[in-house]
Amino acid sequence: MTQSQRRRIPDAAVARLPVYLQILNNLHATNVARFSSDELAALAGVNAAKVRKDLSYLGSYGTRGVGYVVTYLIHQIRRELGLLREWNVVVVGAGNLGCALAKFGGFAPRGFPVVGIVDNDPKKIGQSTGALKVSDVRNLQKLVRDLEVTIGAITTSTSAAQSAADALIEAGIASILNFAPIVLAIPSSVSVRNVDLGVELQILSYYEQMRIEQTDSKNQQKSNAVPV
Amino acid sequence: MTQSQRRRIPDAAVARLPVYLQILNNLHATNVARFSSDELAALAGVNAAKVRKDLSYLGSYGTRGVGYVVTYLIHQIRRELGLLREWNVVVVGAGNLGCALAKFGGFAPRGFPVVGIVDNDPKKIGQSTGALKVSDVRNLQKLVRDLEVTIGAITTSTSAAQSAADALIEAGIASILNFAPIVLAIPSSVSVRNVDLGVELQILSYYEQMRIEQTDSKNQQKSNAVPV
DNA sequence: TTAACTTTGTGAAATTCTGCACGAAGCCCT
DNA sequence: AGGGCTTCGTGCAGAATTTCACAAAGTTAA
Repeated sequence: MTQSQRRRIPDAAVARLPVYLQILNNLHATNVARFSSDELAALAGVNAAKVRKDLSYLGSYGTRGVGYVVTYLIHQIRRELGLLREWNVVVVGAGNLGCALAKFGGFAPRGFPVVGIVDNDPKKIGQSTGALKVSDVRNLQKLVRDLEVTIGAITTSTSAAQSAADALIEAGIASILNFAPIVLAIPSSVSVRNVDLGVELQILSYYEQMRIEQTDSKNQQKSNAVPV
Repeated sequence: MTQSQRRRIPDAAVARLPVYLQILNNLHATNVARFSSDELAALAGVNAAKVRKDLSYLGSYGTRGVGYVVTYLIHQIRRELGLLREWNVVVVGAGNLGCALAKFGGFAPRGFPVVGIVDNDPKKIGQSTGALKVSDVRNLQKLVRDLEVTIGAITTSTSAAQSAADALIEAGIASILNFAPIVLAIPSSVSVRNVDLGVELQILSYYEQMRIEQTDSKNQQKSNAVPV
């Protein structure tokens, strides 16, 4: 078995590659031809050794004493992330967010065209959102097959999210972007990324409170150094 | 120094607490009074020992042989995350997303009321979005002070995001929720959470491609077991 | 060509995170 | 009261991740 065991990139590194790619695209747009791990590290806000190790998972594409070529690295990251082709997206849930995603043209140019949107509400089915018409969720399987959809975005209400996920999986989808504030029950063969602003805000809240408590205790120390 | 070194919760655990809280709120809403680490683990899709360890950072609030009391644990998580008070949010950037956040009433009930929205475009300043009026970004500092804002959400264009961050930090904000696809340059004393759908899609793309390659190589093996 | 300098690629140490395994502690039933 | 059962809390080992540190490999200049 020569290479059935494909080069595995650690999860943590996979999550950083899109960030590097973003930065490299910016460098390219500003006519920067080469970069060093130090420079990329500064722009990405991480350690330089981490950058080098992350990039080394792609192969040895740097030149010692010189650095990396922007365009070449962009291509390598895109290849590794599977961005040399398009991945069609279907949106499940034609509410505010779902329609916004369908209308928003920002994903198609980045390789993720939204090719369909479905809902289970008869009042919404048939309505137009941008260039798309809302389909019946019962047509999901056919839609996924006909349009070669690989990614499903769940923008339903929380209560409908699990059945939306079930329908997507039933239709053969194995990559889900979930916007509902719920932990989906799914087989381990399916990938899920959760986007939950509530969670993000609560994490910020923790560290904010942390800072406040530390400031308070310092002030306390100043104004009242002697224990009561 | 008795406890100036506040009980530190590992970052990984902090990121899970909001998820547990969400689930416990659901349990509470369905009149479940108690839960075991096994049950919560199943609902959260994690290991039971991890749940127990995470909860143990809050203190010893379980009862052996019984489990945890839902309402009590909800309170403890909320306390630890700093959710016993409200954290006011200001939105920087009155575009589609910014206005949607300002109008969306879903954050106030969860403790994060959006109390202001600013922009630098004279055409947008003064317009109403929901209950709020768009202010001039130059009033940010005053707005932050007067309305006791602690969290800033950046919903500007990518090119304006860094100066938005600078303005927020200048105004005294130390917690930022960034929606622009860019790595902000900020001092280490400031917390940032990035919400970038492009990044999420690209991560999904990687694992999707991975699956496809594995399937392909299996098929290849079947149909062509002998190497050429 | 050689010496000085730069920057990659990567072992290895350090740190963080996860998961097992089990003692401790409480409940229930007889 | 005591035995059996359940479930927490946590020490510890292993996995994953991050960081250090330096040899290797290239450039530049004299």
